[in-house]
Amino acid sequence: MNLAPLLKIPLFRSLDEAELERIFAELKTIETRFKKGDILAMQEESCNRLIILLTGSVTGEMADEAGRVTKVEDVEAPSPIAILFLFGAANRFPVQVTALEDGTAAVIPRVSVLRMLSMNEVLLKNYLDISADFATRLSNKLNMMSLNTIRQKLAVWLLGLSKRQGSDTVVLDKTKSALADYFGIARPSLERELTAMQRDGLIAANRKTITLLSKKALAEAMTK
Amino acid sequence: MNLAPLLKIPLFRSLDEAELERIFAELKTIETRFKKGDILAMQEESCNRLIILLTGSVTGEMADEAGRVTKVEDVEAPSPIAILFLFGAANRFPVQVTALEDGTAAVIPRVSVLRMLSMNEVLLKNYLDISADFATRLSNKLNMMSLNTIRQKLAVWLLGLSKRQGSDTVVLDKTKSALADYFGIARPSLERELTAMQRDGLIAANRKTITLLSKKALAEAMTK
DNA sequence: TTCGAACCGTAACATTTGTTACGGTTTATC
DNA sequence: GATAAACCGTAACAAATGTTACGGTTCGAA
Repeated sequence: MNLAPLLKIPLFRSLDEAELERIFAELKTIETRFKKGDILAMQEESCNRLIILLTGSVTGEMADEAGRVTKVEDVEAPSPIAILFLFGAANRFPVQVTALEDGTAAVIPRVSVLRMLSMNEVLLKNYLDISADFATRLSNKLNMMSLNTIRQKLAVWLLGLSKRQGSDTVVLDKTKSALADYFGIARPSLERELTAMQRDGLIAANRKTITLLSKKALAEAMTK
Repeated sequence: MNLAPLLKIPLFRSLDEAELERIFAELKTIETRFKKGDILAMQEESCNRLIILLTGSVTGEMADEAGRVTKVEDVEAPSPIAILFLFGAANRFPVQVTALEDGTAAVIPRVSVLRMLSMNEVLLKNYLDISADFATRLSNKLNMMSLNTIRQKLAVWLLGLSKRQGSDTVVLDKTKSALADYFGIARPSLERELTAMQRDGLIAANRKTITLLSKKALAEAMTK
């Protein structure tokens, strides 16, 4: 198996190829080849193996009980799939994984992953970091979603962005459509609230550029 | 240090006391004693150590930029604190941790935790399981929150509950107030929708007992 | 058993948000 | 530079949800 592409993914960061070869030599790893349209994992199927996409790309689709499917995410090689659902009591694939094009993947049984992580502390740290980052993003998004009003979401978002960008004038890093999606609201609703916040003197907005006029007022808007 | 209480928490499940002693002997662990009102960790402080509550209890409070605080969660001994924010790039305490009563805690630096996890595969598995379960709960809740209408949330919730309880007649496991909170909606709104769903023949409800009259219709209601 | 607190069901009304539609602007591509 | 596609700003209207209020019910503690 060609391990070179693996070095590019965060899970194997800081490992050299020799080390990686040593690890893989000890593991029961299967390399599989798949064709466009193949199903790599069924939704709700027990997630008892780590699938690492080596070449090609896949899509994750979630099917509801009525049979309708919604696309959740596309993943391109090289990248592991569903790394966070490998462990835990309810370890099932949250989505159905379907190949978008021909490709190859390495499949590692769960026990082998455990073994692999015990063998190398750097690898273990990478795995834990990835899990933690994922949990942090999830947690942040959840906090955002549990805010009641659009103004609250915008206030939190803007203050955070201002802190990250180190300036009172922030530049949105996504389109407003994408931002509305992230917030789980309709685009015109977001626009309307931005307009209202300008009217109320909280911000000045010009397309993707927004100036925070009163952080104090924004902090208040965040909570009530 | 008395390690016996540690055996009760999931992180150390399936370990015997001798093994636990062997592990702790090798680690740089500090046992601290704290008094009611002491702050064990500041919000946003770098989360570079694992705090395991041995005796006593603490509360996690989140302060916003306006200075207001909201209680997030109470934790009682014996239990680890913020186990999921120990790793990752943005590893900061999400809350301020304050002691509710006098108690003791074991503090383990991050590198020692890493070492500890490398030393024992059972412990590693426990840690990964806990992380994964947390991520799964977070992910489920997020999916729930991103549903648009109250009817959708109820449909998903009821079908899930029905599957878990293995019956078409389910018994709510929380009060309706708590359920409304979980959904992030107002209690009367939940009641109103339950009434509407009865009117539409989807369910029959009597206090905490709800009968699913048409799973097919519920599955449809879930998506549109 | 009684009392109070928490919970439940419901209704009228206020507010927020979504929907749809339209025209202008930017951006990418040829 | 022309063209299409995506993005942006706004408005009128519809729909969903929140708010407040009130009375009945259940449950646990005194």
